[in-house]
Amino acid sequence: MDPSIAQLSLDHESRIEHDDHQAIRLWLRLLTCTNLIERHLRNRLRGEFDITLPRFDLMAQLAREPEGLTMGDLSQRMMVSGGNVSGIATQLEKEGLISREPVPGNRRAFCVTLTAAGHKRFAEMATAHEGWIVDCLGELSDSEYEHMMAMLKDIKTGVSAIKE
Amino acid sequence: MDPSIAQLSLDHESRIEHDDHQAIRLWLRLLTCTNLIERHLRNRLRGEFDITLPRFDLMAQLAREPEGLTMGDLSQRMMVSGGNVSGIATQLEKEGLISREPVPGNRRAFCVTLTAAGHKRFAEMATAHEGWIVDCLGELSDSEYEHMMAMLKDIKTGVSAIKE
DNA sequence: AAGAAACATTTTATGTTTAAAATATCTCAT
DNA sequence: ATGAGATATTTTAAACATAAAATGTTTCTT
Repeated sequence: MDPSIAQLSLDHESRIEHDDHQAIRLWLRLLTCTNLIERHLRNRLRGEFDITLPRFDLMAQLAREPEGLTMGDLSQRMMVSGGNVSGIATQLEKEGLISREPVPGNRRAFCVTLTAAGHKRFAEMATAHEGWIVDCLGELSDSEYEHMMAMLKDIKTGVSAIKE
Repeated sequence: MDPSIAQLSLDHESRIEHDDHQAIRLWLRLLTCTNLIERHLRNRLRGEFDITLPRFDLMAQLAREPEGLTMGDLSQRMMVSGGNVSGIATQLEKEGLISREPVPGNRRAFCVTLTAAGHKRFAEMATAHEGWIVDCLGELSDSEYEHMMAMLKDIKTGVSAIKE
């Protein structure tokens, strides 16, 4: 008889326990990696461009949308609260990097766009930023990259389904 | 002649560009996944136990060390600033979940431990917390888990080397 | 011993983040 | 038209995070 079958069925109870610890170890490592990279990018942005990561992220969203975005759009795309976007936008507006203008047909909404100065500054930062990410993650082989992307996609889909 | 060779060498310049975008896509997906899971855990901790993630993390560190830890130890293990630990510990002490007692041989340091109430509360939370993580990450196969752990370890090592 | 340097922690100042309340505007059924 | 409810944004209050300064303690060197 195949011993692996017996082993599998006998392991049934303890296996759950084992998998639990696996998932937790993976989560902790995932968290450590992400935090490490995020901190690295944050420090470099502050050191070389005197800007915070949230402000950079807001500008990155605008750079992709020349027509501009409303505050609500920004909140949704950045996955942060509206009040948060409001504060960050106030800072960037004060520095002359973005502008908030009323939307013709809708007096509730503001259309936020990069100013000329904002575009120029963002272009410089984006180049450096891409380089830093490649420094952190560029060593993976193509197949590792593909595999990682696929697994993360599954995880993302699964977690989104839980929250409902 | 093998066309793939010609293609490979011709691609040399554009390949760097291509890899850059690969690394960035991977980074964005990694970040999205981690944020999604972290937010999920944060919401559940608040909803079911009325506690924040940082406070839970501090208690988790203490739960592993019955002898207790100094504020400096906590700061190092949680990878956050000392001032931050100080604030969180003040909250938890006010709630009676931890205690800060002087260290016999060293009047600079405090020994932080879970109180009896802290132990009890943490045990309840930890069980639920583990279940939530398994819900998020438990669907991966053993080989996917192994592969992911290995890749993340490489990334972690690489990023640490950059920062120096 | 005395002073310098290192250490452990707290305090202060500033900024980020969220949830919830407040304000203002828009839409739509009646 | 008008009032109810939805929408877009800002403000407020509380928690969290960092860096830097301040405080008190220990250790080392001489």
